[in-house]
Amino acid sequence: MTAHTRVRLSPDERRAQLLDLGVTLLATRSLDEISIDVLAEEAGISRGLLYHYFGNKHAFHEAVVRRAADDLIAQTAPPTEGDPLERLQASMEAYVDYVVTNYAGYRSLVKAAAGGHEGLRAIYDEVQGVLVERIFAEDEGTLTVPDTPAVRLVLRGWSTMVEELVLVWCEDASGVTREELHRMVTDSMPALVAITLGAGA
Amino acid sequence: MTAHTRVRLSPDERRAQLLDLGVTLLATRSLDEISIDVLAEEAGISRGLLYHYFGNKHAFHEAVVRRAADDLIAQTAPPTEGDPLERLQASMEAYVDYVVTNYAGYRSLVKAAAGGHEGLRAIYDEVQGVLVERIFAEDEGTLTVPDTPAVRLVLRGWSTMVEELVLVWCEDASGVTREELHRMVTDSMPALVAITLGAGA
DNA sequence: TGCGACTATTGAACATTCGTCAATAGACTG
DNA sequence: CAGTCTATTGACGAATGTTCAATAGTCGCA
Repeated sequence: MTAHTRVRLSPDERRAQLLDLGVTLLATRSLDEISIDVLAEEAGISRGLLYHYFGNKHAFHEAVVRRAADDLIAQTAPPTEGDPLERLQASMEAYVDYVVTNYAGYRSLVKAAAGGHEGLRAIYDEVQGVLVERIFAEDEGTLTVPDTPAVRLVLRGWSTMVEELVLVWCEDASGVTREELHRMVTDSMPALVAITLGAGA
Repeated sequence: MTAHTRVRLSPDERRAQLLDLGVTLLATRSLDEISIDVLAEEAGISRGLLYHYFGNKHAFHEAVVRRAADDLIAQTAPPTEGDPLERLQASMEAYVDYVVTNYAGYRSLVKAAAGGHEGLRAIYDEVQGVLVERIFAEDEGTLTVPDTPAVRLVLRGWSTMVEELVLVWCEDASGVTREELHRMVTDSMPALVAITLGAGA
């Protein structure tokens, strides 16, 4: 169908093109549905070229997920001004907004991380770690979140819960307003920390 | 290596053997590492026989996960006696015990459900639904858990959080005792419901 | 303008795994 | 022991991941 005049790009350009395409496709198909054939066809290149740039399918998938994860972290960065509680709320709001607007892609990302091998899981854990770390960074005595093993554990659980809540809400809000969701998500954090500290006493 | 004298079993026996083997292998490898070849070799049968019984790889995987899910539901059934709160606690304790003793297999199950196609996800949702439904069933006014969309949403989130907490704790308890974990898991439920009801007012 | 070097890119060949189907062989009946 | 039923096999084809020697754009230079 399409003309096959060979197009030659610089390595950086080609790499960027393939990565962008990968992230784009992630919003339509799941990660393991992005076969080498599909991607090569979509990009208008041969399969061999993809191997030249990324080595193998798994490494390519990792690169795509890494890029998507970086986008998420950048776009949900909390503001540098305001008191800790406000910054937390702003950060959570940014997170909800991100998931709502990038729903399909984010769903694929989570799915890929949960179902994939070590490397993908590591990237996901890294994202979750950054999100949780912000809690401690933003807390300057106001929220009084001590850094104990139990607190770290419960914050990880909270993080996973937030993700699930937002994703399920996106699929089917069914009578729950965005404000309710938002309060649910933010208020639960200090509550869970309080429970954890109470249990540890 | 092994002798190849063809062994003929009744369909029920063969089916049970293959399903049992699938669940057993699930504790060692992830679901998509259980290829038809691996399973056929391990079971001492030909690939064709597996297709005869289950149609295709995906259907077989679904059958294995379904079986593992049924095991989980059966083994974490709450006691029929005692007051609601006690039954909830007993049920949660049974859940933690189950995950601790069947850690590898449970991890594979969750991974498979999260990363897999519609059918696998449906089975997982079914399990989560049963667990949440127990909350309502066990609540006879004592816990005062009203059945609203927001509460159902938060309970789903709570369920996911519990799963994450237990799994992470299994990997690395790191200073968190089993009692702390247990209290964290049970106390969080009413707390989250209270927050949700407060937010909904 | 033409030659040569560099390297981005290709396409054919191979390996592995999923899936199909006609042929085979174990068990039971009379 | 012959015949029937059906559990089981093994060879074949299709799809997908992976490798690598050959091809062809592009740039520098006489």
